Amino acid sequence: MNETSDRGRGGGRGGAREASPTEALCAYIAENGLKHSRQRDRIAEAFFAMGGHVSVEELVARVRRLDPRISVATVYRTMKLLADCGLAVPRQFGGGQTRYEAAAGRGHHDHLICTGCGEIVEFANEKIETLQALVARRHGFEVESHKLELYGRCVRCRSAREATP
Amino acid sequence: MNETSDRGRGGGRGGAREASPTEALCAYIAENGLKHSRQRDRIAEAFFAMGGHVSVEELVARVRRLDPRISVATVYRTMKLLADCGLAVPRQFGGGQTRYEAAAGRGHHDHLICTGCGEIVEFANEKIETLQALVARRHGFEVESHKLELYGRCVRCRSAREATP
DNA sequence: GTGCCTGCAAAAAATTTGCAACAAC
DNA sequence: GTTGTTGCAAATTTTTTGCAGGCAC
Repeated sequence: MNETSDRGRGGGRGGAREASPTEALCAYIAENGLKHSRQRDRIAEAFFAMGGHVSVEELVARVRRLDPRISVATVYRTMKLLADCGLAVPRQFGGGQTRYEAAAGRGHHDHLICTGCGEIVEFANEKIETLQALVARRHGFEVESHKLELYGRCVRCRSAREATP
Repeated sequence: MNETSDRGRGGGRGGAREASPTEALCAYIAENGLKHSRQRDRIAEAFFAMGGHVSVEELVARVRRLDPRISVATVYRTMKLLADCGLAVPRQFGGGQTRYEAAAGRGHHDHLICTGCGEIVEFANEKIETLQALVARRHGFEVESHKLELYGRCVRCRSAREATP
């Protein structure tokens, strides 16, 4: 599946044990004079269990299965907290909703989005990253971060279209 | 400034004369059984005169200097129309507002966004495009479109930071 | 006990929509 | 005259905020 510098999805987690997302959150909370709460635990638990690219709406639904009294506002506030401590990354894939993605220990990557079924595949490619830095430098920029999204049709959607044209 | 396949901004408009944006809009309107109107004219006129990456809010302000009675809804509807006929491209650069960019006859390009001063520079790089297609194919995708945004600091902001650290 | 956190409901911000009047063809 | 378009205001959608009470430390 992978030919050259393409890391594909799922990234390697080999090597020294990293703090779990939950632990990292606790650390951040302690270091910043914030407080630990049942709601934050539940929301983080649900978020990391879901994986993928989660909208607040979806997350609320899931969290409420654990604890129906948790409010939307708290979910928004907690996701902002997770974003602040680098455990979640907010993404705007269109559709007007912010989606969050777990970032715990995973390296940088970009996205392939199927315009047919909505499937989102992650990938990383170093050559592209290198070229980006080069182009930026040419324009006098120093890149801090970037966003690359490829929209297209996945294998399944393409064969489906050929089958029923 | 340009070394290899980097087109820089501004793109070349040499060659056979292309229809002006206004003409293209009229053609689209005629072909689709739609109707021409004073409001559409004014909105398109203002939009193409502004250039750059315009928010609906900014556009409304400008359009109302030409014609104070034009409603926000009409501006939204017209921008959707311009997007449908390919004369404008909607962009989400963050900040929750959609910005539109004139696309008339200009080739595809991506964006460099300065996190210091907000400046937006356009660029195009064929090598990156080629690699994108390659990576996508590896994952079984056929790319239809993409979005690449590089966030960083422009020369000016970098020197400013060094001057006052 | 102090100060952060939560739930609720109201507020905001961006965009869409229903509808009657209106304009283009 | 028919049909698409406009303006207005109300509605939607997503996210934020004020505030009183609650919980963590």
